[in-house]
Amino acid sequence: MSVNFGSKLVGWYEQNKRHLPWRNTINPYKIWLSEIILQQTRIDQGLKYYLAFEERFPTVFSLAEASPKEVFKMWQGLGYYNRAENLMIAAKTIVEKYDGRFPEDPAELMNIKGIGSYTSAAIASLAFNVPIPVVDGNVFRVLSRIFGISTPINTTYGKKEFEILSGKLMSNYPPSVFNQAIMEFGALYCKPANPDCQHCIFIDECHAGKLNSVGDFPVKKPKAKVRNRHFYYFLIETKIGGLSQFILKRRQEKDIWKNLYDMPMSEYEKAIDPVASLESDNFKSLLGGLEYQINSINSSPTHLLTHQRIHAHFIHIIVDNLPILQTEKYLLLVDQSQLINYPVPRLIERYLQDQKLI
DNA sequence: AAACCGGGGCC
DNA sequence: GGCCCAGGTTT
Repeated sequence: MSVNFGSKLVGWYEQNKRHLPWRNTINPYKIWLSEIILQQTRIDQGLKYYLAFEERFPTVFSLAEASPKEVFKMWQGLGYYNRAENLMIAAKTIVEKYDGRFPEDPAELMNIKGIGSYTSAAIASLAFNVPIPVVDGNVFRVLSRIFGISTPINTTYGKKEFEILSGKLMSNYPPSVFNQAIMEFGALYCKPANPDCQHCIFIDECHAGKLNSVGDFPVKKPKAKVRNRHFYYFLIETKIGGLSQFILKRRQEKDIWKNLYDMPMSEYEKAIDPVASLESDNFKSLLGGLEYQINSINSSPTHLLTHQRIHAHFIHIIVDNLPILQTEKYLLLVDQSQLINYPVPRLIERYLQDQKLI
């Protein structure tokens, strides 16, 4: 089978390939441009964008000098807009660092913004005939079905396995032709849903086709879609006369709710007894050895975000003496009457409302 | 609502 | 060098 695969595939491709503008060239600029535009984009949608860019910016030099405003305008509707930003950065890199010539080495190409493992292999093989397999979603699908490979494709070892297999299959064929052929076959014939297996050139060999199990390939490891996080918040209250003040914290890290305010807390991977969170370094460094009383402990309903489930607990602590706030930790002491003025996540807002604090 | 799918970025 | 995430659009 391995012996036959390439010749059947390439033969099919020569007969059935679509004639697309970036197929009539070995100009690395145009190949790169088409690959960036077509990432996460269907050909019928991306084609008109490609043609517009090719006409307006026929060389990498012209693109390197383009105004961002114009590029973004031309990109409008394509989505994934940082591709457009990376496109401009990369064009400048090619001009300034590589004198306007794309490197042929895939590893070198990877240093360029927006070019990862797939795109580097595509440029190297399609423009320079470097014998390196491209592995995109089409390749995973075609090879997993035909060879009955159940290794999950969204794992490092899975990617490697498909890369090695495709590399073996492509030897003896021009890298540019073989790589385009396998992707084109996946796009036109071995489609994600309802492929026409009865009329497939590989019907006699295809593992999944024979078992009528194309829907089972490629295999993906179900990745934990939503992450569970357990937050133990310390609501520190101090009373001076009749006036209550609370410690808030501006969220600084690259995380959810960036630049909103919440309270000091400790996070755990698993649920714990809320009282045990008072043993955390975060809590100890906050209150030092100060005396405190626990006023209340509450748990909020699970708070749902797109990729996270927040299980929040609130420990309301009252201290007589003010702790010394470490300003570098973005802590601040806020009068109760001012709490309402701080932007907080909905989770925090609900809690403060439940506690009649705002 | 979930699938798609390459790159980025964090460890 | 490995793992997970976010990005918009389509199904």
